[in-house]
Amino acid sequence: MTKYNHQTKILIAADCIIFGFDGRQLKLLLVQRALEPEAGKWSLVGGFVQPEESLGQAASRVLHKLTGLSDVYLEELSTFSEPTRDPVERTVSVAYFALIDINKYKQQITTDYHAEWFDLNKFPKLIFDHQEMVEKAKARLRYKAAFHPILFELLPAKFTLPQLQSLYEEVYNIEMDKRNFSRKILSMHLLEKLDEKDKENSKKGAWFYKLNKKKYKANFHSVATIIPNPDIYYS
Amino acid sequence: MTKYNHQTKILIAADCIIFGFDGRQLKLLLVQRALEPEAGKWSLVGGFVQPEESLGQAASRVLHKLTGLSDVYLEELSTFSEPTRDPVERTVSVAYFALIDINKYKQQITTDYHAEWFDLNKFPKLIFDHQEMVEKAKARLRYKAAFHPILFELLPAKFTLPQLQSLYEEVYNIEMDKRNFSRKILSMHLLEKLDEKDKENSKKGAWFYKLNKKKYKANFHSVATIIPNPDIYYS
DNA sequence: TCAAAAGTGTTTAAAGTACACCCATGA
DNA sequence: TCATGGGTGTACTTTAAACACTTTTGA
Repeated sequence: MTKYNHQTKILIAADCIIFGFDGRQLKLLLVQRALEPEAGKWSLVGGFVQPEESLGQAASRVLHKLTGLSDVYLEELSTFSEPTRDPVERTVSVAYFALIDINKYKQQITTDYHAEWFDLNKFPKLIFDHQEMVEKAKARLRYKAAFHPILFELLPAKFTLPQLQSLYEEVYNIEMDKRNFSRKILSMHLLEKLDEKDKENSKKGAWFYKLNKKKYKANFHSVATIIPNPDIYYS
Repeated sequence: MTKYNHQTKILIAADCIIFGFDGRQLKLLLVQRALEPEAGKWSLVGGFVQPEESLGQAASRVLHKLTGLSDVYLEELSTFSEPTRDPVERTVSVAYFALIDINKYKQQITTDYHAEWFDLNKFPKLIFDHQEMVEKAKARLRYKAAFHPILFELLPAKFTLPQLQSLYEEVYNIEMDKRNFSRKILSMHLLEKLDEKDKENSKKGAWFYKLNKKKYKANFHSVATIIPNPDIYYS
């Protein structure tokens, strides 16, 4: 069959912006780049798209290789395609952002990477346009989480309302009223109260909740205004 | 400098889903494909990314070449990258959706394309996965327009409230109360009433409005719930 | 017994929704 | 003069926001 002759072929990479939450702060998982150039510099984890895989599969593969995790929340953010963004050779990158439970991340023994969690407000200079990717991912996370219940993805299977509230407060850098917060969250009917308390963070202990996965999936696209004045966050 | 050896390079294309509104229905601008294979079949307009341009520039170029328009609302939708989506040769496509004033589209005399507007609810079978791109663009348009005032992009510079309402009703396939609609739209303070009436569509005539571009740009990312129950529309 | 965090209800304000009549005009 | 579409206001309901005290318990 005819080929598309005289057209330029380009390297394509998938890069992942991986978010985590340690109970206090939002974190970003970065790796020390193995390839030249810039070997040893901090970067997002990424890899070239292989002949037999789609971009989403490439992102999943890269994420799995680093963290050992599958079934992770992974969303296409956007493409980065300035011709000179990679000084070695033209590479178009498709950025994905991932939300993972930070406790689940176990560095693979046979990893090629040195990986580390950094505070999202203070992380090292990154290679190429990775800084811009992180900024865009942060904006997207804020935008999306203002309407969709995706922040659960950053918490363990069992979590408390105060933990969840801290997460929202951290993501949006605001303080929220716990009475209004719990009413709003519980009115979505996505959470089930367990008869177990978290005694680590207070004497009285806070009830654990878990996601009702069925309802979560069914209502995943539902829109709720979780955050006051979501105007501020855009995408 | 070292190159990234042994990595697969891939063709990259930008495809545009171009929406218009004729006053009654949403329209889709399609072209008859010039290239083999599938020459003569209907498809989205698109083109391969050139060495010196970004993906966004490629999309703008393709759109400009077809319509003669610049400064068009153009938003990256997502990538389409199944290895076998193009039977000739692997091509990753980045889909963009565009909103244009249908009256402004003048087919270029020297076009390579035969282009035509189709009703969004009834258009021919498209090549490859272009059908899927259109569906995704439609969903994104509904999602985005439920919160952001982007539908103005589909109207002429001067338009009336009844026209705008028809557009919303068409996009969401709902009927809206004109009193509530005008109150909500005007409360955004994005529109300026002109002292001129559209007498084409009624005897009494409806006042023309125009966008206050300054406020429009400033508030572009603002979030307003223009549509009741936006739950239904997602992205 | 007290310090620290968890849990809970009510009142008020704002936003959204439903609804019906008069107006201007050309045919 | 009448048929057609344009324009406007009000009452009601729902939702969001502000706000303070009691409970539990480990140290």
